[in-house]
Amino acid sequence: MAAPTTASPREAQVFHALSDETRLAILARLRDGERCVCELQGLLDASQSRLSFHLRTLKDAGLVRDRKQGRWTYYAIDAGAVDSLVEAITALRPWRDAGRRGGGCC
Amino acid sequence: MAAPTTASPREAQVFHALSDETRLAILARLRDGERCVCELQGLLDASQSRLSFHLRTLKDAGLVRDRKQGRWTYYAIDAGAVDSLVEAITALRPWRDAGRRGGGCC
DNA sequence: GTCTCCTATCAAGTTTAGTTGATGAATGCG
DNA sequence: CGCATTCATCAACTAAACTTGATAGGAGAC
Repeated sequence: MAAPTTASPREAQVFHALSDETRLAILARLRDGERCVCELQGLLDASQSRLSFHLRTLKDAGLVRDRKQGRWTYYAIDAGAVDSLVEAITALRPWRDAGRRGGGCC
Repeated sequence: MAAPTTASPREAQVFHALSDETRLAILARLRDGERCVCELQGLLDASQSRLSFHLRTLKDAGLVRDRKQGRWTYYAIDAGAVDSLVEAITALRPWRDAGRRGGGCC
């Protein structure tokens, strides 16, 4: 059978969501609690439209949740998503005995 | 003091390197030991040029190392890079008491 | 009702990333 | 030496991502 050669598009999507500085900055801000878009707009130096775009990217990747209250939308990090991300990465760590395998090259 | 509002371009680069299915597949193959390009070419279904491009991306991000021997180049995962990546992600996990902060919104 | 505030979405443009096929450099073999 | 193998790099193309400015919708204030 095939080894755990996991290369799910889903996983790639999550990493993609993390591959942008603006989004990393957003997550850093959300780390100590949920924020509405207008708050983030003040904290980071980003236009409303741009912020909305990045928040959606994060949300589509499952990294943040949103909660609408009145005219505001509060965003927060999904801790569970972060945890499963840690798992996904640990799965990348090479095996202890992973040196050169048997048989020569090509 | 400023909270750990880390949003380094370097971090984004590493995540970007992980944001592609082909590269995730490469890493999965490298998990049980180093491989030369021609081996990977057989394992994955990718042209030499394409593979070379992705390997360089991974290498630039520091996720893999290469070792030249004879006419072959062997690539291997850098376990240290994976470890510091896990750290970076754990740093994203929200604080335990991170709910709604004081003061209202905007 | 009208008005304002907050946010999402859209269309247009720019930038960045990935693919392909070709070329070139380095290695080793006969 | 000439030749084949392995890999990196380049130029040209396609596709995806990001930014901007404008528009629209929903919620509350008046």
